Amino acid sequence: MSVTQQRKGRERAAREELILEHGRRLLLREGFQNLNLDELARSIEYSKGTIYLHVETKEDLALAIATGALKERADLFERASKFTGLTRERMRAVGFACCQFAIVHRDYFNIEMMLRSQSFWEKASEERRRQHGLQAGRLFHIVSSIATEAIRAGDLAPEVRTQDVALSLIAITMGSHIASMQPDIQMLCGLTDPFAAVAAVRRNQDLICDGWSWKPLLKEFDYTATDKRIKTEIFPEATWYTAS
Amino acid sequence: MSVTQQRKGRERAAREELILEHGRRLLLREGFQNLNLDELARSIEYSKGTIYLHVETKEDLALAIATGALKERADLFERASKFTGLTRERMRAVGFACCQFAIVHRDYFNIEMMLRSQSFWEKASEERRRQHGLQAGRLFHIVSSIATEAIRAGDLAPEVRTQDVALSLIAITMGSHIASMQPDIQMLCGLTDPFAAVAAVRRNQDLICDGWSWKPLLKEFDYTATDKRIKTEIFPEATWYTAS
DNA sequence: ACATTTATTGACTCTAAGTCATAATTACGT
DNA sequence: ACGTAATTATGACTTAGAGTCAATAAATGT
Repeated sequence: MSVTQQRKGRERAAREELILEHGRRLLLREGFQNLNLDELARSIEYSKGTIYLHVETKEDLALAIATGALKERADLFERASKFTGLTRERMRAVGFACCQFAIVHRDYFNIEMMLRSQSFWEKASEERRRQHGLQAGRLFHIVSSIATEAIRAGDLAPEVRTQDVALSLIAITMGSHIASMQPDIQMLCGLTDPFAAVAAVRRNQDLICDGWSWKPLLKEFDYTATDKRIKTEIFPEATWYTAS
Repeated sequence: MSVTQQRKGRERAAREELILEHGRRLLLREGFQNLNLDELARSIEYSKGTIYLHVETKEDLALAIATGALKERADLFERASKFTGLTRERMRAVGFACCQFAIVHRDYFNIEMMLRSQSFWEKASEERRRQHGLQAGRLFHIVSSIATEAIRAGDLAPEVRTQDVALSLIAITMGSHIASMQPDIQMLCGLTDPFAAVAAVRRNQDLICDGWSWKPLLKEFDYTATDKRIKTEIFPEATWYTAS
């Protein structure tokens, strides 16, 4: 490949980054439905045609942005999974990371929700779908490999299937976030602020772990010190974090 | 009110029913994005203008359809909650009802997902939002009142807050359904058919109940007989049900 | 300097939601 | 039965915005 081609490749990548960056801002502000590609074109100071040199459809663009967010989350999970301690403490650190992500990037959940409609995926490109699957797989792997170690350490029963553990934890986290975002349910449960919602998510994660008899159970161990360590060791930069 | 006005009211209601019925069919087949009101108008043999005499926006129409589905579900929950037995058996019957609904109305979950985007609700009418909240409240109430009875019966610890129990169960059910519908996760977890997915949902519900120490725990009691009774007593018409 | 290839553009097409002036129908008093 | 007023139904029209592509501009190579 010539020097010229290399430079062009860099320029292309830089512009794709520009599109995704501005796209993310607009997508978060307006939601998928109200995201306007004419406005995005104006924002990046290129024409709409140029955007379509980088994405096949509006859905394709949105999926690329969502995958970026997912990658950021998976990176945070990876950091959290390196926490030193009992297996359940490490799992707790990952759960913590998930909630941190939800607090810092509050609006990203609207983006996640957009991915749940079938027609969305049909209109995104094969390659972008693959990229998303890759990041989702990373996330799944982090959770299930902690479960594997838990079995090895004797903290989880050996007959437990790690993919079932991962599924249950992913489900409770996703479900809790979605449920505690619905105004109806917020009212019925008395979830007055985002921190109450996050507390509910973490409580539900504990329920699932206790359900699997993941040792030590919540009532057998004081996780207060763990939580403090997680905060200082995994999220030292977290001046934005206020509630327990 | 005159006799004429009464008749007109009936006619209006009948046509609204017609619109919702055909709308549901199209919405299930095409998804929200691809639901075309010109096509719907053709299908009901009225003009598009007439549709707009009944709904404010396309979102409003879709919400009305979704609320209809939610009501059907709440009705099924109500029936299940009348199951006679221990409190956890009754809760199990409700969980069962939820999974039955998911199997029979497999596509309804796509409709549910459509409700998770913020911009959707903004475009639906106040009244339709209220109606949906009403049905959601019914559902929540059924679950939390079984929890209340469980506390009274000593099956749940008295310090447990029933709304937290309801939230956790709603979250795990919703989350499990969503997670087990995502192709990536299906592959990672080896969920090959819809029955495997439903089995995962029910297993996760058990985990949450065990997490709350809802007596009798899964390992302390044989729920096989309960499941058989639920099938025959609550779903006698269920010839469509094949897996355990 | 010129030819050729590559990149960029924005006016245009097309689809579909939502509107509203007009037409058709119905209600009702005489 | 008739005429008039009120109600109801219509579909051509407006508008918004995604996606296209022929024309234009810029870059590259000789």
